[in-house]
Amino acid sequence: MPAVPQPPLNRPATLADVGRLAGVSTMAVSAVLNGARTSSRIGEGTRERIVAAAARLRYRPNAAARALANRRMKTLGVAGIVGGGLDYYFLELFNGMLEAAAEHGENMTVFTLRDWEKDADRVAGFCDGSIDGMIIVAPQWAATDARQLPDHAPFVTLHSNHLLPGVTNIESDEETGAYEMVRHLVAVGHRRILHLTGPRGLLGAERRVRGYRRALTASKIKFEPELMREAGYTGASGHKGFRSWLHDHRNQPLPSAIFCANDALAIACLEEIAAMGLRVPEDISVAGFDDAVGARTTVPQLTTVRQPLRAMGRKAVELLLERVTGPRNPPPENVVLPVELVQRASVSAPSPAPLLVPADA
Amino acid sequence: MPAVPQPPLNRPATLADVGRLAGVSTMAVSAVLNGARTSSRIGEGTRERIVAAAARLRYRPNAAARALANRRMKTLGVAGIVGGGLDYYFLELFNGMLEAAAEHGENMTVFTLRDWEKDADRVAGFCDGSIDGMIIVAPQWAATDARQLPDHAPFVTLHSNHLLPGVTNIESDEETGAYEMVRHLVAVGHRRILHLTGPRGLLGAERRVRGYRRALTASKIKFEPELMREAGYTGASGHKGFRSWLHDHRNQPLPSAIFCANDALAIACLEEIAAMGLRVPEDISVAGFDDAVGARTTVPQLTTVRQPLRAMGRKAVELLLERVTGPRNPPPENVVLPVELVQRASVSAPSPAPLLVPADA
DNA sequence: CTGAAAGCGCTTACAG
DNA sequence: CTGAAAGCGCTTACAG
Repeated sequence: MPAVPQPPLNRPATLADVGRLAGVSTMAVSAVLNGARTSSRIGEGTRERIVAAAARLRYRPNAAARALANRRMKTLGVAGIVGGGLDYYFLELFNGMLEAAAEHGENMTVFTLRDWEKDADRVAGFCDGSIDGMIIVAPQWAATDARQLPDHAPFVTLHSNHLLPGVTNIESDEETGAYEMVRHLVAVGHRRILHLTGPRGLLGAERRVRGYRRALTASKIKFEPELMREAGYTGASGHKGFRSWLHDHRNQPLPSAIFCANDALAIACLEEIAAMGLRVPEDISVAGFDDAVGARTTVPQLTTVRQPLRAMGRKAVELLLERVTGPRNPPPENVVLPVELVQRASVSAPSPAPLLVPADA
Repeated sequence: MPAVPQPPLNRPATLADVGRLAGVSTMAVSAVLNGARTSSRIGEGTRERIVAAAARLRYRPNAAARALANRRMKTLGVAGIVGGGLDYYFLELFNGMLEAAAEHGENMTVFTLRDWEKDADRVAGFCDGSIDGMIIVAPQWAATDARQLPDHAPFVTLHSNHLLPGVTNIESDEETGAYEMVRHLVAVGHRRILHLTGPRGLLGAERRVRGYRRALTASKIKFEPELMREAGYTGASGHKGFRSWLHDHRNQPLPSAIFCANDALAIACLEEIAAMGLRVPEDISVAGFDDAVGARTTVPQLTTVRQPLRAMGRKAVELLLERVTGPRNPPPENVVLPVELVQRASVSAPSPAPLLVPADA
């Protein structure tokens, strides 16, 4: 083994460094270490010298230089609204994205926005070559927010509140989920079912409302506007919505079950009901939606509708990657994943003795 | 307004494109749009023409090219073990990191590892120019896992299980948290306190054990090895650990309180106790650790020790950024953030009548 | 089969 | 105050 002096590099080794040490051209090193295509042209002995030199110098290809030459950063972006931080919903989507991205050797970077209206134009700015494509998680954007979308970077949307022509969107069958949950509540004996809705007007919230109403109709239960109350998607909105409903219905019959538009609302109901001194599910049943991580760490655990968030995240990455690596304009696909009823402990048959809302609610 | 034909670009506009449209050199455009330092040299009229041309072409600086020239990607990485996905703990840390990163105009990319032992060497590989520095979240790495750390990229560790010489680590004062929790339990009247521990050997778990023991000593309560049982950090380990303890102590006195090494264990205890037909806190008090999101959605809500995870995430980004932008080798800081006792409903004075473990446990 | 050259889009010295 | 040149580290044509 020749005693080649190892250059005392105070910076990451480059292809040129490796070439110098191995006594070959930069190009040959590139072919062996990074290029799958042309690597066959290099002789076996040369190849070994190159590999050894690279190992010796701990050579790592520089991602920025590669990206500049290849127009490919091997990184995908995901953008979404975070009010006060990523929540369970985003976490599960993101877990799916990370899994799929790792399988394809892609990194994921996260872009958070405070508000679509104010920040929508920043999304295009994120596509500055540091990512190859973007997943836009947009259950709550307004029609106008989609104006300034990335020009030259592929993107897909997830749970988009407005379907964009020519853009692939990944969603789940929320209406069927709501329908089946309410049918389930009816099947175990409930007829007086309060629906705490998400933000009215948002596609997802409306789909849950439609599922609720369709299930009532199918069960021959008259829809009572009094048994529907708008909340939102946050725990705080759940506390507020449920409390205001109670306040408006003092001394009137309690619902025997509550169908909440998501798990955060259901958790809020759990807390409110406990504060009233009532038991779930003995006195009142509570159902959620999403099967977010929190649904299993409540006591009692939540009966809910499982959205396949991980699978949706995975799918978003896979479809985005097709757009990044594949032909110019693959036809947009609209992917709808199925949901699933998850029965846990927060729903049971209704209490035989109907309860009243306390007078001081 | 001169009718300059807008070049129909099928790619993102470059500095050269903008320069051509504005009739100035690439360098002048760079100075005006990107360079804060030299931008003062450009005349006002020229500047306006350049800005107008850039807006017209929707110019966005290319991040890869910039990174190559600047050696600065404006992106930070975070690596951690995820068994089956990111959890609450990571989510809260990450929320803090995202906040701080956004304030500094940095992006964050996430690298997930399955196992330190197998994947530790990949960490160095992530530092390939696509990030400027790395936060390593390593509450469970072994001493040997730190061998192959990034050579040429700055990094900090968070909750590191092994303090590395010369490396900044961010942690929280877990021992004091455990101490104060146990002192609190004693203060409300408990003397027979079971400690369900985390994975023995891990720094964080040991610190909680030390806090527990120090609090007993300070309270003049004899430490009973029988009142300490190893569980782990997962809910499943909590069920198993608590059940096995009960089984080993049939017909013997129940502890009047349980101090759990984290909230997941405490939730498991809540469920086991409910299954035994006992009440929390009337029959037995339960305390957690972390104040993860699940701590507030149990019935009763958990008394726990709040770790400032968001603040720790923020701090990690800030210290890392000092290393990225600042002088070569700033002195390593070991940052210990304070924890906080959070009193909720799962702890009360002990029941006057001592209870026994059921004979069939 | 191999090597020298040009280029990816930017920035930082260096001349005029 | 301004512009032409060189370079960041890689890859992809193009000559030999």
